[in-house]
Amino acid sequence: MEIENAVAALSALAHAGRLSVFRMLVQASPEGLAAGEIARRLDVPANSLSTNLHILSHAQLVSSRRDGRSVIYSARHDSMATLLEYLMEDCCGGSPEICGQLADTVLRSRCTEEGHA
Amino acid sequence: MEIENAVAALSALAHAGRLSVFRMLVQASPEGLAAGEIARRLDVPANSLSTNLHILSHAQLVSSRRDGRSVIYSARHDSMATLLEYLMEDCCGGSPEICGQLADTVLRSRCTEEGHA
DNA sequence: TCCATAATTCCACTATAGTGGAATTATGGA
DNA sequence: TCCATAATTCCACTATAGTGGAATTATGGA
Repeated sequence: MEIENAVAALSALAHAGRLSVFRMLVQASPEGLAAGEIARRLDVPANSLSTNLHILSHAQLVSSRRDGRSVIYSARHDSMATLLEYLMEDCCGGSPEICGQLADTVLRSRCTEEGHA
Repeated sequence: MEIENAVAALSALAHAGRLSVFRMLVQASPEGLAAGEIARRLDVPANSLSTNLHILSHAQLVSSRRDGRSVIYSARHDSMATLLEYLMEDCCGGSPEICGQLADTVLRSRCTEEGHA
């Protein structure tokens, strides 16, 4: 991942409105939500939301597909993973015991009900 | 974690210069680096770097301690973990198989040399 | 074709963030 | 005390991001 992509993704998330949208889409994975439904739930004007969804799309954090008159947005887990990997890069080279712990804290706690292959 | 804290952390990282500093500190964990050493390695003016370190500190992404005439900065893994957890929150409630996969992709690849307890 | 709903784009305005030179503060050594 | 090094704060200036009303575009149904 190039630094520009990482900055674009982080900038996209560095905004209370967009972060709320993204988290809502993470929680609505993998079905996604229509733009109108998001606007209704967060009580924001449609045009502002649209701008913010565009920013999230451009940063590749969400994808969209049209379904009739609605446009359905979903979180892109692949890009999320790439971003997190970039933030942690070479963390473990120096001290695996520290970053392994971080890994556990962050993701095991919520993701291992039936997680690893 | 409150959304304001998450936005502060993400905003702090959403800047090429600060992101470079943060990643350098992640890689220099847990010893950390002196401000002057960071400025030298990244070839940035001391005052700009100082401002950026202040922003990262304020967002609790780095901590500092004085050592003689130098100030040593280190990455704060605890805050990092909290932020990542916030981003992924309730991801797994809906679809553990998807988010477990994400967890694997992101962190196992680099962190399991001797990782989990 | 005509209307209603859904979403996006355009635009002007306001607010916030970034930049680096110069001055200041903190510390250690002679 | 005096000097050198390290880091931070101050400041004025420039650049970028956020906002929402109004207009526009896309789609489906009658």
